[in-house]
Amino acid sequence: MSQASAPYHHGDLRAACVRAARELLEESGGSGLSLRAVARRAGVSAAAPYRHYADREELISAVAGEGYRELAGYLAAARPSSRNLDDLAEIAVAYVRFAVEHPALFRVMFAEPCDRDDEERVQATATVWEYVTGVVRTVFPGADTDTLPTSVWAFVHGLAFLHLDGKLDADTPEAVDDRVRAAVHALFAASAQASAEHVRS
Amino acid sequence: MSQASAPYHHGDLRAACVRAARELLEESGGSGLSLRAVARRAGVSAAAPYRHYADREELISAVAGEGYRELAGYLAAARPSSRNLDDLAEIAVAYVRFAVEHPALFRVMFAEPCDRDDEERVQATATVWEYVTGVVRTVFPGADTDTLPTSVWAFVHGLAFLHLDGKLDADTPEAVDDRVRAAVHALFAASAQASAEHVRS
DNA sequence: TCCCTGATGATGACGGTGCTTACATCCCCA
DNA sequence: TGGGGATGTAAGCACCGTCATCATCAGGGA
Repeated sequence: MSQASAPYHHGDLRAACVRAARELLEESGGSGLSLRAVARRAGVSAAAPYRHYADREELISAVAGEGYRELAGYLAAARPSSRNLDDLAEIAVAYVRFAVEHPALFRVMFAEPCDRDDEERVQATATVWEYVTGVVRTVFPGADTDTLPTSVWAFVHGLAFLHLDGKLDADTPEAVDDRVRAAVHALFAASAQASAEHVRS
Repeated sequence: MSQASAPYHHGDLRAACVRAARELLEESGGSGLSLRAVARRAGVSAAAPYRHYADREELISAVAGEGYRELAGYLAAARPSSRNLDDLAEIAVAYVRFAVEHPALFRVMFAEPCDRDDEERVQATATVWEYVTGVVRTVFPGADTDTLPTSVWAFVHGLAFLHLDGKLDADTPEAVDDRVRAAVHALFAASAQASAEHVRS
């Protein structure tokens, strides 16, 4: 019944718009994302989306929100429970992979200052944040619970963006994965050494 | 003589375009950056820039290239010679500060996959990369020279982007600086502990 | 069974922006 | 004084976001 064969009223244009926007992002990149294009893609007139979204920005926020939720699920699926550095590395791999597999979506998610008034987006961001915090807490028990998650998130986020921008040459997806794992381990190995130096001096 | 009072031929429209673009970025954000707007800002007809840039993208690449060079200089100025973790932290502060002070420019620099064919951009990126590598080499002598710079750059880059996107609440510039320093030290302190755990298990 | 109502979508239009090109014009420099 | 590069003018073309208005359809009450 809820199967939309879209005879007349289309069934669920609200969701269809988000889906269409996602498809456009995958195909045409961020530049192709306009309200009109979304409407065309959904097989609907240019004005129809206004029944469901106040303006273009609201639609894009919805897309970004879905992106955040999907990212959170993607991470959780990668490592349901994390205990050590290898788990952390694998979560980083998942994060970067998500970015590389959905480059335009990822850019939309982080394209502009987060609108604090947009309830959906704020909450979706919080979901990611809490997941990261949880992982850090279990991997680094007893560490600074406040700032360390920031550091880890920043690290992984930076890896994602550098790969996205082609600043690191990794041709195949596997190469990307390997580079991410290597980066994680290199960072934590070197930092151990640095701490030692620091203590020694 | 080279002082452009711009009577007729404008003197140096090529440079003026980049300057105008920079100003627009500071004022209107990335959305206001169009060839026409640049031309208007430079006090010139919409078609004039085409004498100096093949198309819009080429102009934007020039802006991004200048951004990279400026960033490299900014970093080098922050810590002419770096030896320890505190130096690294201060360089990170400079990087993030650059991003926060020129948000739109920073976004333009990293907005799209780096065009490998654009000589200027490739070389400018390389400048930043080599600077980071040099710092890492002196701060972490004997560490993996290949992948560790990647890790460090990613970490700092991620910090910059998260601050840019307002994902970390830091109201004043000083608060941002402090958070960055704290993030650097938290990361390297915790990681030392993690290594210990790793060895112990 | 039938019609009314409200939600949903279609149409068409307005005002604006942008990129790019073809052609005319200007002014510096040799 | 003339040539040639640098700029102006005008125009074509394609989008876009948004709105006011009209058409259509589903479902409920009579």
